[in-house]
Amino acid sequence: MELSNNLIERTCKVFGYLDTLEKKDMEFVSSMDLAKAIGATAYTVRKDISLLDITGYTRKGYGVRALKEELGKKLCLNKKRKACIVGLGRLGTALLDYEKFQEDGFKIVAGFDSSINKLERIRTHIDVYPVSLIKEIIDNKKIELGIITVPAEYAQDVADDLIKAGVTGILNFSHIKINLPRHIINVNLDFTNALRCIAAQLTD
Amino acid sequence: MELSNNLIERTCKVFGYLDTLEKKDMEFVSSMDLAKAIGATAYTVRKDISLLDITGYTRKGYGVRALKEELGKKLCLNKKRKACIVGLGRLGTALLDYEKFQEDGFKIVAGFDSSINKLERIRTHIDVYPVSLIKEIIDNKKIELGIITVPAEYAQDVADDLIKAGVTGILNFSHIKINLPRHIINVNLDFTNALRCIAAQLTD
DNA sequence: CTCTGTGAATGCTTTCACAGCG
DNA sequence: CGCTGTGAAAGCATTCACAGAG
Repeated sequence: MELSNNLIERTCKVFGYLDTLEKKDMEFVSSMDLAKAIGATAYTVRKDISLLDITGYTRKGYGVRALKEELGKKLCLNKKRKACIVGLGRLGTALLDYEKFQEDGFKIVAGFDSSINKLERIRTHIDVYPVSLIKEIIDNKKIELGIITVPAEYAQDVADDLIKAGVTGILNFSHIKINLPRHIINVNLDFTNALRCIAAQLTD
Repeated sequence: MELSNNLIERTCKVFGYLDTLEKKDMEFVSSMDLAKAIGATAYTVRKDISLLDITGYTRKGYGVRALKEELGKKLCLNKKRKACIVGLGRLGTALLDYEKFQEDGFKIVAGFDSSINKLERIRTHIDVYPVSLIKEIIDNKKIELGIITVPAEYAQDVADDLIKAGVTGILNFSHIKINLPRHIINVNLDFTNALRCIAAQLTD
């Protein structure tokens, strides 16, 4: 089945929320509560779940643990994924130690930068390498995801290198759109554009 | 007129791309080029622009400078906006000095954190304050935008404080959805969810 | 002839209304 | 009853096809 981006984003959020409910030992949750937690309507949440062929929760709401399990299966979120970060400026190093990734099934297993100086100065428990070793390390460690935090002018080259090395998903923090082969999954997070979107909606 | 989120996001990206073209002294750009740069179709770009009542570029493409000017006017992106950052952990401090914000019409004019220790250790040219001063500083400096980079459990409280202080737009980096009055504009950037969205689309 | 501008058509998504289950 | 599950309806967004402008 072909799932829309919106549906994927919403259900991934639901998955994340279920995770926090699970940690609080909540047993059941209604479509209404889920909707509020992710900023959607209850209709949409139910429809999304139904489109993923997940059913059987009549009467008392969704079972937190069970729904999380099923969503995880459908969305392939149960598998732990290894990721690397290219570009160890302030943002890159901040992400290196971002604990939330680890908690949520993503493990940052390498950082890369072109500056040997930077590599030597960085204090982190994650292994860092010069970019020249990208292919080797990604191969060895079987890294599936690449996070790009280099300046925009290098983003395309880094993406090409990552793909050559075998990465299949890319999270791009630079503001330029990267050209990629069709089979590579790609999400862009552009801080400045996020601020622009806010500014564009301010009334004054 | 009521503009959809998608339209706003796309046209904001167009605006950003026009800015880079302008810096390269490009004079004209076609809807096709804009489309490629932002990952959309030429139809959509033309329709978006048309929906903003911007016309008059028949024949040789859009004039870079002129279109940027008009888009900026329609999207209120010509005005410089002041922003502050609450939560000066690694992400917050990385954003404090993120030059791209300044280039693009956003000026970070204050940082806040609850830890006096952290405030003393931070090396930046931007003024930093304890969170107890949020209202005072936001009032004084007439700050319109708040960027939230505190741990999720404090995000709602911080948002409430920002709104009480008069901020009208919020960029939230925590993974929880914040409850806000209707008139507050709000965008969420959740890194983990972005990775989830990628993982959910990987075939294996 | 090229590239925008835009009504009309298509195709998606979301919403609705209500059946069904326990 | 309460809350899910889901076909059908409504509402939007995107695509198309082509008119229009220089």
